[in-house]
Amino acid sequence: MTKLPPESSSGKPPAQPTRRAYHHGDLKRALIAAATDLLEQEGAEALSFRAVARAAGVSQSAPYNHFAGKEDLLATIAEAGFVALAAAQTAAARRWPAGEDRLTGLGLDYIRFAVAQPQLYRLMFGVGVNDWHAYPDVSAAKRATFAPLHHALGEFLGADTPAATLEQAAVAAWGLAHGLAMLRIDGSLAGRDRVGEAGPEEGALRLFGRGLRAACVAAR
Amino acid sequence: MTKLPPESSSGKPPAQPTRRAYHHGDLKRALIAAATDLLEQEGAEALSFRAVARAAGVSQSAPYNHFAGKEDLLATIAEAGFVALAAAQTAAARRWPAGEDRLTGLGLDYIRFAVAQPQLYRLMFGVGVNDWHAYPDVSAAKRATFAPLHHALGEFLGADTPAATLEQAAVAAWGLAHGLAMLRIDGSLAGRDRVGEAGPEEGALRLFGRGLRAACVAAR
DNA sequence: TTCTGGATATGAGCAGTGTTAACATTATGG
DNA sequence: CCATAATGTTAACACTGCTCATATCCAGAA
Repeated sequence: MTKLPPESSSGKPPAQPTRRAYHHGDLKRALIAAATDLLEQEGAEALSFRAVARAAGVSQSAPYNHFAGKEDLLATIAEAGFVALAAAQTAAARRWPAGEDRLTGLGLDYIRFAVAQPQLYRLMFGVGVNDWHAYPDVSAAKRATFAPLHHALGEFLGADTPAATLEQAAVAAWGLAHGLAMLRIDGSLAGRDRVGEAGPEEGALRLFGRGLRAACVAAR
Repeated sequence: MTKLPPESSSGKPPAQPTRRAYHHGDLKRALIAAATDLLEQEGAEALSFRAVARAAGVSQSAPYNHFAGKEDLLATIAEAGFVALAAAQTAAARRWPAGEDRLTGLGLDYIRFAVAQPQLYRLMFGVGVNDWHAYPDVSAAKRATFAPLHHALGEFLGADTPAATLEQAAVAAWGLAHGLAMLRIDGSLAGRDRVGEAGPEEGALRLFGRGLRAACVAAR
């Protein structure tokens, strides 16, 4: 496995791309990429720090110059996952018309993200790292992920919805999407394999959305 | 750490409780107990098979006479966790009056179970074991856990609710409870520390329940 | 009773892991 | 130009999951 010439877009350019460099040039990025690949193949528990170094074509202790340890690497990947999920949610919110469709679309897209990269999603929600409090950046990225949902929900329920009610509704919606994704990932949902238009998820999401609005309207 | 005399209630009684036996007498049970204790202290990732043997006062390879490996032990503990959760749900259903209160109570009690033993709950839902399909007993125990919820939901929505709708509602309720529990466990919920009457969970659950019934009534 | 087979426990040992320390090489700024 | 920081390498430590040969105990058959 030959070393790839560094291709950093924002890092320092290497001196001699043709010569086999003692210094990798963009190791951190390469390690994250290798680890992300290995993660989806083997899962977070089986992912070995040494294997990541091996895959990046570097000695087993080189990664310690860029990460405090294995957990730090996993946390970095999880954070990137949340950033990607946030981008996907923002895009989904733009793709669907406001209202029930947007809410349902956000939920389905959320689940699709989890299904497309189940190991990453599992990592993002606890597997491999015991205490996320040690990584406040990850927690922040996690919270930012759900801004689109919160916004869409506010639109859906109407501007005159009390803030407390909106907050509860957002928590419920988030919890529902997350719960459905988890159940889908570990095979607890007996429905169709693909998260399609007719799967149990959409039914649950639509039911939830309609019911939520009805309850909010009734509460006024 | 001296060896405890075996206290099996259903296993074979030991010959001489006073003498230090070469054979433990009830090792499997002791290993499960030790592992369950260690699990809550260190988490599933940090739990070592050897440490479990050490805690049980036995050599490091003795556990292999009772479990195929570390995953097998973890799966056994997870299965016991689902059985305990199922019992708690059944008890909760009996404790609350039928209707919205019972539904909300089931959800809150579900979350309380997770909060009381977060590491066990994390283990039950994927941490430490990559592929639950290898342990069909665990999957069966998991499904059985949600029978009380399904039943209470059927009562709550009325007997004339279509089966498909009920199924979707159950999936949604399950997903919601699970999602809320996960969010609570990893500190994503900013509300009060204890899962009390005024936490965001109860609001979300009540909103969900009321909305669900409204949506089902409207669908008729 | 003695014998014998199966269940259970022990110890040594292997390959692999996360992590650290001492050392080598390269890049960079004064 | 050169000290120094950044980044890489090798070696080693303690630990892990797991396997194997061996030792011990229990229980039923001769």
